[in-house]
Amino acid sequence: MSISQATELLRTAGIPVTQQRVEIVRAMLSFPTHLSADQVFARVRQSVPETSRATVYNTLKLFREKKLVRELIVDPERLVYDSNTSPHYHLYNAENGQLTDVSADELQVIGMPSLPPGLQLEEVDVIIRVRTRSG
Amino acid sequence: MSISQATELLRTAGIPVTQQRVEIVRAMLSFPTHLSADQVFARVRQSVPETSRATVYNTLKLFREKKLVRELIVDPERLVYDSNTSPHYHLYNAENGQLTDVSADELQVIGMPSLPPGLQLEEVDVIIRVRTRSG
DNA sequence: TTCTCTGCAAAAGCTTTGCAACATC
DNA sequence: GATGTTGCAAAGCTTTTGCAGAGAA
Repeated sequence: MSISQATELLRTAGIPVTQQRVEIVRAMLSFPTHLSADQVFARVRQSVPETSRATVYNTLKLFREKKLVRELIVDPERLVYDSNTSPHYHLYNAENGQLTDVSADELQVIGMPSLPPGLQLEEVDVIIRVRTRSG
Repeated sequence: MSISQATELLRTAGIPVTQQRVEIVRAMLSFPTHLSADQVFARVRQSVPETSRATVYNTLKLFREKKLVRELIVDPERLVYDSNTSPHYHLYNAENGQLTDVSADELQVIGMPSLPPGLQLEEVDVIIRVRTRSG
């Protein structure tokens, strides 16, 4: 993604543009990806070496609030950021950390319980955990 | 759960019996519960104050391997241990940490993708994330 | 000037590890 | 005595926070 495209995307989202944010957008949103905060940090460092880890972490939280990315909780070790914010599910291989999207057309959750009064649905996560076949 | 019941349970699972393990079984498996490692630690401390945090953490990992408990990854802050190891799903309120079981009879996942060759299904997690109604 | 953003370093929180002491068989 | 278990403290990791300086409006 070009710098001007990333800049435009930030403006549309109502986020003040800075060089770091542009680079974080480019790292996260150029292609569909699943990246940890530290992976984003490493990528951004390649273009802007004087970027701090704290800025990357804070910016990803900001992007999440603005719905530019989604946080995935699939691994106890680290949070993963997903560039795809539309409803979909995941297939996860803990052995190699590989995360694959499963579209919401393909897979459906039926029989959703009615929520107790006062509660509001936020989202439904489905994680299909797999491992390399042993036997 | 009585000490002798917990002891029997450990024997059946093929786990050498120790006082700490008996107390961890009693804390985790007397009733259906969802507890963090530290919550288990706090409970065990009440009966056996000279128990160390490391022992609780290690023992819970051991119990997971032996399928006495299940690890739930619902919150990036901490791991939660579930006393219910049979297939079921969860409703989670991040605001207060409350976790509720949803039975597999009630809720079903349909359209499971066929796994790439060499991969084996381990489990399917469904987490219904809710929050207190704002509007 | 005023407000926001950034970098650095330190802190925080959960979990694991190293090691010596202790139990158990 | 060999093996496995425990406690303690320290280390490890990811993530957050405090604060001063830099930048933008």
